[in-house]
Amino acid sequence: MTKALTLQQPVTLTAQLRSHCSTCNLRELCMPIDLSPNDMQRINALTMLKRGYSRGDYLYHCGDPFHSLYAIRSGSFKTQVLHEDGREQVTGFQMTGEIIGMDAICTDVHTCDAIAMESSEVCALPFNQLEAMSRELPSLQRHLHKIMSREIVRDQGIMLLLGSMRAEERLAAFLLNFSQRLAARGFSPSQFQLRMSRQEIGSYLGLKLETVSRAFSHFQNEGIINVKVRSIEILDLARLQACLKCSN
Amino acid sequence: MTKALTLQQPVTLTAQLRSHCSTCNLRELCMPIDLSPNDMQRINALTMLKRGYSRGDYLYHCGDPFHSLYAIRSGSFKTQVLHEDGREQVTGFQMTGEIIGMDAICTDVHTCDAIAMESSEVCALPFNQLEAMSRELPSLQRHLHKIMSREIVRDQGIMLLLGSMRAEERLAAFLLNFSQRLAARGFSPSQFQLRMSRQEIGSYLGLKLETVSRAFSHFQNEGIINVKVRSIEILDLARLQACLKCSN
DNA sequence: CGCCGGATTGAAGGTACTCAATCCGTGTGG
DNA sequence: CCACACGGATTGAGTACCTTCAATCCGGCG
Repeated sequence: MTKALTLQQPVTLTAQLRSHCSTCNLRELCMPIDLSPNDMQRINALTMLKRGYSRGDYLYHCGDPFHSLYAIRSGSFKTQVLHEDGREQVTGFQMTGEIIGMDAICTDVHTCDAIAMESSEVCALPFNQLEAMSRELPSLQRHLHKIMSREIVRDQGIMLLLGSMRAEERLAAFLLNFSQRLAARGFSPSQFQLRMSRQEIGSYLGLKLETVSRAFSHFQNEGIINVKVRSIEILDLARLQACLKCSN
Repeated sequence: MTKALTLQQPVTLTAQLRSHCSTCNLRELCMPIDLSPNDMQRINALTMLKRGYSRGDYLYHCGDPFHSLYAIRSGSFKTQVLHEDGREQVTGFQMTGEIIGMDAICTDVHTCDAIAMESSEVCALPFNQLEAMSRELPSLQRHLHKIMSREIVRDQGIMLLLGSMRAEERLAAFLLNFSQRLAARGFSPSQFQLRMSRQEIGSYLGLKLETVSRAFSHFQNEGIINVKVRSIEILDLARLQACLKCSN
């Protein structure tokens, strides 16, 4: 029963890419649905491609009015919430094919910042139209609900991580999750480049950047991974997974 | 801009109770929607009242198949996720009028446990029927989306809490949130009974029970609150709020 | 070359945890 | 009715882990 470790979310929903989705890489939205090419065309028709985000650019700010969800077509983003005194909490790193902006449905205002981690493109999905279409297409409706639910489950996994794991467990969970998501996209699960700084990882994991760095170094000394700044190689997957299973 | 402090979620959605909702106290689901009495009747018709949950009873277990969302009609519940090694993380305390079970939409299997904190009743809302009806009633559809989005925002607030606050800030946030939700239901925001143990509060806040107890004692010594085990009186709201604003 | 930002590493300190003793309210049984 | 046991809460002392502060390293770029 590995379900408890929800940080390593199942990747079934993003397992393959539908070739229908030509205009926009709507992995997460379209892929596991059984839609006719015609319906698929209609969904594509309502998306608006937006290019030219580079590292540090905001997709939306906390407080911006809500119009659209965004499907990440290429690149990656982080989302963060800010505390009054300036403390920030990174709430997620989103990569190609994932959908962000669902926090805003509740109040019609975005409740977090979304910031590009690298050169990125997104497809805007006007939410009113998405709702209208999902009234006609039950499988789209169900799928939209699943995406939102998955976000809830993902957040619960992070709560478990932040609430009850020690530093090295948190980093192990982070690396394993990252690795799995890359694998689901056809990239190497054992060798990859991190797009985020130690500070950003720390903010996500509820740790200071020095602690993150030390945990990386420790894993390297143990021969579990190979770290050269932001390029990571997983040498011993089993032992990395073992970091999670037991309290140490 | 108090939005950053999402733990104190806006209570607009649960601000008043619709008297239409007779069969079941569907505060959260029905209340802010503009539905005809006839439509309201239809929603009521698909709910199934379930009585007789007492403290410790499971509403659902992690792994149970998903059929329904549950609207809490009376009483309160906690939701928790379990780690393989037995560690648990309480992910939320839900009170009357709130809706739980949305974690399960994603995989058609519940991903957490829901356990009664006291004698409680719920209304089961078969999800298939809820979806079907929301295809016909756009305002119900929109509202369902808002409820799910609100859950996401709430979880982000908890992530901020777990990732970047110290013990006393966490407890202050917890008390203020609890107080607000009681106020929204017409109860005293300054004097109330906690339904959960120190251990459960600790699990929710990512702290050990002794730390929770010490934080309570400290607030009491400071004259901010009055604590007698599980009965709480907030004496100085401003200073309790101030615990959150500054890092101390 | 030298600067810059990010990353690493070390040492000292603090916060929350662990372990343990005690308290207190409730319920049970003599 | 009191004695006792029980579970939850409080409090204390010592410890572990993470943070803080600071120095150094490293790679990229002007």
